Amino acid sequence: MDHRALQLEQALRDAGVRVTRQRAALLRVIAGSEDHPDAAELHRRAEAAGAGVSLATVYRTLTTLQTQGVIDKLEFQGEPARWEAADQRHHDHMIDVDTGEVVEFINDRIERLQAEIAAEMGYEIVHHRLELYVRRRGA
Amino acid sequence: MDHRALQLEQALRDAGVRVTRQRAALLRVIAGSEDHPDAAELHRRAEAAGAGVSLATVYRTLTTLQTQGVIDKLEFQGEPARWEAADQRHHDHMIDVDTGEVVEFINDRIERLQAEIAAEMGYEIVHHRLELYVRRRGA
DNA sequence: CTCAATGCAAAAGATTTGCAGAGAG
DNA sequence: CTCTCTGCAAATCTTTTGCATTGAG
Repeated sequence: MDHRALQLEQALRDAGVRVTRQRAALLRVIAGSEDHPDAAELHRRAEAAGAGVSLATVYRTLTTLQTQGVIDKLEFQGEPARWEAADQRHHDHMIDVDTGEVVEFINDRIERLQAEIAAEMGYEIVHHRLELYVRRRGA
Repeated sequence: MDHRALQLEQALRDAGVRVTRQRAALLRVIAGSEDHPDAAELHRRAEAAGAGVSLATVYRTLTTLQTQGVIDKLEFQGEPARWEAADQRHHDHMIDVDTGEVVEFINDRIERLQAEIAAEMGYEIVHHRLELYVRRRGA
């Protein structure tokens, strides 16, 4: 999905963020990833694509892209942080504890209930985190 | 709540886990904590109580107690892990992003919805994590 | 041209671990 | 007595950072 990567480059420039060779490469890697890779994995993929990026820059870039709202950070139990493109609809995650597979899901009722609970206690939600650690039924 | 600590000691012995001076001290500290301290804080409190425990042992003990089902581990965004006694009813957490305050809450409807969602996709829930990062309304 | 971004290597912070000695049951 | 637990210091792992250099706009 190089098209998406180009859109993002422009958005970054518009926001006054410099689009370096390294950032462009990472944008392409991220736009082309369907899964939820961590920094080391993104670094590997970028290198495999001949990017020439240091791991430190990967970390700095991820922070930058998150600030720009281009990617979201996922922190599952104790593993290194993973990342996903932020262009999709808001969703939560289900993690198969046996296989490590991550499944995304959307449920509006849960979203609404969360907002209600917070409101009842006098708060508004800034963001939230809902992770279901699951196992295939009968496994 | 030294009474609770004594109950726990017995449960540990019954499970074949040795109740050392250090573990007994940590059990007392944990039973007496209403908040959600991390390992370093628990170490400080134990030391303040004259326990004489190393930080390494605090970590090892926390792992042991978690395995025994005596305490639960909380991993909020990027902070060191925190711990709480597991003797209460299951609940989730709301974290005030401005003050760092942690509020516990219970909502059966959310629990049920989670189970339904997992079931619909052919999974059963092993455990889950729901955290609401919130801000006081109008702040 | 200028200032933000990069690479490198070192630092940081949380947690884990190898090993020899101590102590619970 | 035995075998688990502890302390210590060193190691690990992920992520961050200082500083000199590079390169985007």
